[in-house]
Amino acid sequence: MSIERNPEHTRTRILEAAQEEIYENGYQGMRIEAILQKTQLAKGALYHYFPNKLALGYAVVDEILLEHVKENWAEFSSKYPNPLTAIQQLFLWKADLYKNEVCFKGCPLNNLNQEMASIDKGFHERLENIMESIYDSIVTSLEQGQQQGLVRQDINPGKIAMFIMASYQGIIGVAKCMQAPQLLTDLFGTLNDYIDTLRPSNR
Amino acid sequence: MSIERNPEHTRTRILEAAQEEIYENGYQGMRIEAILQKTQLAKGALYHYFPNKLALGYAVVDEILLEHVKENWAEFSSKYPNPLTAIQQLFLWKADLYKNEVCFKGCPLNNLNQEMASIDKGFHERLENIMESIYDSIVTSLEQGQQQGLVRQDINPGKIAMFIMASYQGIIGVAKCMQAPQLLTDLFGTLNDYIDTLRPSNR
DNA sequence: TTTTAAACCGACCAAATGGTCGGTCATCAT
DNA sequence: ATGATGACCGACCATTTGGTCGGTTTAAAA
Repeated sequence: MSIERNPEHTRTRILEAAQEEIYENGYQGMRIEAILQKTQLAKGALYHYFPNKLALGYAVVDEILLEHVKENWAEFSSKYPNPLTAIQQLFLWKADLYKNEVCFKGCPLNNLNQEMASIDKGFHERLENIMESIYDSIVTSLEQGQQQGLVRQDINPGKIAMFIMASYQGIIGVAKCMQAPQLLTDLFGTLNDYIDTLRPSNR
Repeated sequence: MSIERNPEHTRTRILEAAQEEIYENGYQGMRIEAILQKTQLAKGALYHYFPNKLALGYAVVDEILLEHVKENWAEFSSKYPNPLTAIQQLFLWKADLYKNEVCFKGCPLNNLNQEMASIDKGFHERLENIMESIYDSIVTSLEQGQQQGLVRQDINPGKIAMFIMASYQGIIGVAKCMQAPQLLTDLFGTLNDYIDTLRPSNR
C-alpha cells in the first residue's frame, strides 16, 4: 500500500513542529529528533527541505511568526476604525487567549528575541524586522487617528507606539514569570487605562 | 613556585564567569569549557564547587542576580524618600547604564526568565522569587507614599507596581531588539511621564 | 614534622546531537 | 511501459559537551 506524498504539506508540518519545539524549549533547546518524532518523518526528509538547523529556525520566523503577526493586526485594525480601540480590543483578546496554558509559555516572538537577538545576527535581523513592521502599523494608525480627531494631538505617535509595544511585551513576560492568569487581566487593564488617556478630552 | 589558593575567591570567579556566559549565550548556550577558559581553571576545580551545570546556573541566580537586584533597589529607595522619584531616578540611571553595549544584551533577569521559566522549574521558582521581592518592594514603597501624600490615593499600588515592572522589562526587551540607545531614553522618558501622572494633582 | 583534608588537575568517558549519504519509493512526463 | 526527478528513508559519522575519577598539590591542624 502506497503512502501519500504531499511536499507542500510536509514542509508545513515540519515548520509547525519546529515552531512548537522552539516555543517550548527555545531555539537552542529545540531538537531535530523531536521534530522528526512529531512529524513521523525520517531525518532525510527534513534535510531535504532545510539545509540545516539554523535555516529551519529562520524559516519558522519568516513563515510562521511574521505571518501570524500580520494576520492578527490586519484583523483588528480593519474591525475597529478607532486605532486606540483596535489596540485595546487586541489586548483584551490576547489577555483572554493567553489566559489558559499559553500564559505560562510567554510570547513566541518575545521569547525568541530575548534568547537569540544578541547571539545570532540572522535571528536578530528577522525579529527586528517584525518589530519594525508592528511599530510602523501602530504609528501610522495613530497618526491617522490624530487626523480624524480620535487621538490627542499633543502626543508623539512614535514614542507612544513604542511604549505600547514595550509594555505589551513586558506584560506577557511578567505574566509568564508569575504564572498567574489574573495578573494578565489586571496588567492589560492598566495598559488599557493608559491608552484611554490618549483619547482627546471631551469638551 | 607555589600557586596561591583562595577557595572563596575561586568560587566567586567561577560564578562571575558563569554569569557572563549566561548573559551572552543564555543558560542553554553557556558552555562549561568557556568558563574554564575564562577562569583558567581545570574541570575538576569547577566540579569541586558545583555538582553539575544546573546547580551552577541556580547559584548564579541566587548569588549574583538576586544580590544585584537587592543592592540596586536598596540604594535608590534610601536615596530618594519619594517612592515615585526613586523609581524614576532608578530608571534614568538604568537608561544611562544600558546606553552603551549593555543595551544590546538586554536585562540578565529578563533574558533568563524568557529562556528558562517555562522549561525548568528550578529556574522558574528562583526567578519568580526575585520578581516577587522587587514587586513587594515597590508596593510597600507606593503604599507608604500614599500615607505620606506623595502618591495619589485612588490608585491601586499592587496593579501599578506590577505594571511598572512589566513596562520596565518590556522597554529593555524592545531596546535590545531594536538596538537603538536613543530608543531607551525615549521609552524610559515616556514611562517616567506615566509615573508623573501618579503624583497627587496640585490643588 | 607528619598527617589530613581540602583544593585542584586533566585525561578519559558516554551520551546526545547535528548532519551526511547511498539507496528506495512515488509520481509524472514522454 | 519506462525513464527521470523529486520525495523520503535510516544507518552511520564526527563532534561537542556534560560529567567522572584517580591522582597531585597546597595549607593548616596535630
